[in-house]
Amino acid sequence: MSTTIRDVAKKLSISIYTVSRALDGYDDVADQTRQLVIETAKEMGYAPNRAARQLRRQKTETIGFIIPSISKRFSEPFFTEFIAGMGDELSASNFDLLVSNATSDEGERSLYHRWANSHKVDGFILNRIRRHDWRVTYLKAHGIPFVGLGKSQDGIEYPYARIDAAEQYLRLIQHIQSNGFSRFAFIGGPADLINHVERLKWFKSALKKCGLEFNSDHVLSTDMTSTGGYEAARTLLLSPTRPDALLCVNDQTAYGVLHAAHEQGFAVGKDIAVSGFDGLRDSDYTEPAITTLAIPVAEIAQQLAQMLLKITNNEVLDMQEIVIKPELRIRASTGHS
Amino acid sequence: MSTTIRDVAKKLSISIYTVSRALDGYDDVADQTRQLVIETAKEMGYAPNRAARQLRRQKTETIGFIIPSISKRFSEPFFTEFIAGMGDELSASNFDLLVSNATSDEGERSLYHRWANSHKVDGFILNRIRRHDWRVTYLKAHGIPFVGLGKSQDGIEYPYARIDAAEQYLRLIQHIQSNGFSRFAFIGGPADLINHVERLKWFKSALKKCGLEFNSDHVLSTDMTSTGGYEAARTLLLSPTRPDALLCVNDQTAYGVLHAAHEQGFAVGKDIAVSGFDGLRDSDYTEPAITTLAIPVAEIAQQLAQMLLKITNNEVLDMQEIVIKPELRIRASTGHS
DNA sequence: CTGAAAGCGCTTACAG
DNA sequence: CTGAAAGCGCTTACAG
Repeated sequence: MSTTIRDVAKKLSISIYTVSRALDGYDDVADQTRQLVIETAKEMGYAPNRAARQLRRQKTETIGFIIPSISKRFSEPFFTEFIAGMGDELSASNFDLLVSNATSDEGERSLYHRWANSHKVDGFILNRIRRHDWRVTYLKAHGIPFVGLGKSQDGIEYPYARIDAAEQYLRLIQHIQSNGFSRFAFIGGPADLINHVERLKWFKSALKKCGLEFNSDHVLSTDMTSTGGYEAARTLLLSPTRPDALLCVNDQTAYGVLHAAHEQGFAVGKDIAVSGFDGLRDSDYTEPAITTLAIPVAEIAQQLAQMLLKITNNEVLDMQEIVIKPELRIRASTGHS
Repeated sequence: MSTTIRDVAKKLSISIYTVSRALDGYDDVADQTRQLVIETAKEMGYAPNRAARQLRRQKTETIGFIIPSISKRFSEPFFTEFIAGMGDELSASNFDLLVSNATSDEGERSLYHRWANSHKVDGFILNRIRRHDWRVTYLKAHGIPFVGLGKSQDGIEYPYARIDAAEQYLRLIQHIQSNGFSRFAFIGGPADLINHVERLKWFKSALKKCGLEFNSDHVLSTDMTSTGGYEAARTLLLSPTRPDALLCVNDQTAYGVLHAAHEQGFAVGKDIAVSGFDGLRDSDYTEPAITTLAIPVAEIAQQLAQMLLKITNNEVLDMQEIVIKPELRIRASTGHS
């Protein structure tokens, strides 16, 4: 079938050992031999069979990423950007990225099991971490390397990146307040999601510092899609205690909120304020443009991949924690001052 | 380290052959033995080592997908949906999806080479097919299975899905014309992209049928991102022969067009008409909502995966071609009739 | 219905 | 600096 190391060795009348060592760049092969091997291998189109190498080395050089199963038919730009970031970093080290998407909680579990048990991957990158996250417990218990975007509250140590937006929430809310809005609502994600929990906490604490009232009826959970945001906003905008500032857990949700606002005849930026989180490219292009707390999604994914590569390579991590501070991007959706 | 087939065999005092055959569901193992094996394997957390199986079977049960390198920092929801569709279908057959993203043309080539030569994947799914596409030529020449969303014009046969929107373009343009717009522009993608070529062709032919003028100055190329659409629309809207109907090659581009229109003070749906293509979830939520030609992205990806699975399985394909007719979704961006 | 053995294509201690 | 050989964990013809 295709070229093997044996073919290359035969052609040069040397042992397969020498071919293997030469290609892997060890210095126990004569320079001249190495040159010859490298050229011949290239000529013959030889590339080491990955399955054989994996089996022998007991390493797959592959990282797994499973898109969480929060919503069925999603199309979140966040994930494309995240995948691209991981891919960039991994490719550079000749690692590959195995991707799948969970269609149910059950299916998600079985995917992690399958990939871990059958040595399909050397490690996992997690996101959408939950407060109590079985993935964290499971992977830790089985000694499978992983990193996460967010830290679960299971008391388990692992390397992660986290977003610290405490200060930015304060600035955001001060800004919105200064534009005359005062009845704040939080349109969040699933209640056990770390992103939800933390952002809500910062939201509350910022309200307090600004002397604003916190109304727990004005905290809603969504599936973090634009449809979720749309429905939540409808509920809020039709309620008797209608809020006039809607802070969303992500940009996607905010898109839906804008739509609901237009439908109900509210002028966004004037009658009500709306903000998002993530700083996706398209949030520039909505009408009006959305004020958001922007994070460099692809770069975060890159850094997580880098951490995981070091771990699977048994290198010492200089940092177990990466902290990202979002950038507050003020745009028209929160008023004109 | 982890459980192997040998451990299971030893525990039951049977040969590894029997374990292997029992787990693979062959009927040459006694029912009682099979039951016992299956239970024990589950108990012990045994899963066949993928590398060993791959090496032996000379099959990887993995499919490759490389996100094309058209634009650098993209975040196209299209791809998340496409990946999810492939993932669904592949997981169901216990296949996995290897994903990477090309950062340059060079890098893209080397990724295809690497995965193909080193037997990382059994086949590829291509999208964003170009008129003359080296991927098609390369994979065909090397006998590597693949399917594509779109058919290249290299005269090479391969199984593909294609979109036929001839009729829908006519209906779209008739609809826009009936709302009083007459100066049509086409905001496309890269000139050699099949999506661009075909949609432009349908656009032209529909204009002709409607007795409308085609102005080649009103055909622009973009990178198919919202930024690309924004820039193209600025150019068009500031030109002396300003068009009043902007048809976009995809929804993402149309987002940018909406933004440019608002910026220039044009009322979309009244002063100018705008339409997209794909029917992404968010196109419902723009202001105004975008008229679009909707295709079931995830389902198409599923079908492509299904075709490829059959090929790698040496089954006969009943269809070499899948034809998708988009659905015209008329919304406010093209007027109010 | 079950077993002992070969072999997939590599990598890597062990000799020389 | 180079070679012959073992072995990673499976699958599968070949015997019985």
